[in-house]
Amino acid sequence: MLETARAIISAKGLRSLKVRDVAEAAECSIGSVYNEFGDFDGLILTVNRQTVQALSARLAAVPADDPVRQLHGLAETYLTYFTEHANLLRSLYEHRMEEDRPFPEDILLMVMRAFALMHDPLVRLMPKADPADIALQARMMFSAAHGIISLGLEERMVAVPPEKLRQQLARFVDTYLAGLCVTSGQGKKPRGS
Amino acid sequence: MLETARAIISAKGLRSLKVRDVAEAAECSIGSVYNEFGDFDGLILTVNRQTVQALSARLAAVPADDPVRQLHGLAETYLTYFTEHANLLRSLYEHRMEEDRPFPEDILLMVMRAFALMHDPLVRLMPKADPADIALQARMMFSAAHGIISLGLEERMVAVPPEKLRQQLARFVDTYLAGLCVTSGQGKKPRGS
DNA sequence: GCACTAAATGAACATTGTTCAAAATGGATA
DNA sequence: TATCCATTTTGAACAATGTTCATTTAGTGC
Repeated sequence: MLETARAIISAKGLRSLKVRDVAEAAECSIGSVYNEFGDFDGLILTVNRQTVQALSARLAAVPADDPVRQLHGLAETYLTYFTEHANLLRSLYEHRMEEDRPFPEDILLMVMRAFALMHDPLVRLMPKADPADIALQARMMFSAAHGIISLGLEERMVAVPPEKLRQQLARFVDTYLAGLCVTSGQGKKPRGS
Repeated sequence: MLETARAIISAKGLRSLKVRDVAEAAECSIGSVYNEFGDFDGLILTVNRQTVQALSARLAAVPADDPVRQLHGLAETYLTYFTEHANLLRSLYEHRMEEDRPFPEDILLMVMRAFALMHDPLVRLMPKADPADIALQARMMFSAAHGIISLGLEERMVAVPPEKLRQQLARFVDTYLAGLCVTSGQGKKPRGS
């Protein structure tokens, strides 16, 4: 049932998700969907929860050996996941709840934890920086990468080919890290791609 | 009529836009809305067209004196517009047409032209770089800034206060430009905020 | 087998985008 | 003015879709 919903969103986008389709594919009644998820938002949120979870797992699996390599790995992993599951991630970022009900706390936490994955490597790169400041930097870098990827893959706006996007993203990380080193006055070696 | 639609989207989000509300507010029949815009997508796209146009006008008005200052101005102008008209911009970026009809060419062109506004200052900063490459850089910087702003203002994810976001964005531009100078080997003076 | 609870069902409802035949409007002509 | 035609406007009816809830079915304990 959940699987069906995820499959539909993934294949044809959130807007193509219909309660009746899910019920039919799961061979149960419409009412059962409501018993299980409360309402339509509940179904979507459950799928979105899975999405963050899967993404988080992949990001957390990026090796934490060298901080620069790790940051590159995080960016590339995010790109890969986005390429493979663009509609699922768009559902996560773009779905707005009916009548401003509050965004589920647990999903928020998972997203924050995803941001925080960049915290450690950034601290290692800039040991002298204020940790609270690093947290902001992490969120900002995440957001910047997200923007590059999500707009880059936007078919409506002539999507950048995945291979090209991968290069661009790596270059962005390099450039930004180089800038960080300069502006924070901490001489670190750049890394050849 | 158009004004009404824009007002509704701006105030309560794209999802709250209803044909009947527009018709009622404009004191005309439902059918008239269809005569004017073809269908619901047509109405939304017309509002979105206005949005890009207004944004483009503001961006184009940023003085082009110093390239670094111009890039800062562009970023800050975008942030200001986003803060004032978050729902309008979200409508522009997030609205997906019914049954993958093609995205209107003219809107695409306007967005591309907005990307291209960063072309000139970037060329001035890196005269030796390949122009085609600069175009990619421009799109990428735009996308990065967009990500920072759109995720930063996302209320669902505990929005960053506008003033803080403004600082962060300025810092991002500084950092990234510093990185560009280093990696492209073109020594340019940084700029105190 | 009975009584009771829990779960599943899907017909009916409410909302909303869409259509289109009919009505209203406007202008040209006799 | 009256008549005809073209254009525009109208809103009732339709279709798609989220939601509800009385009814039915299934399950469980005694």
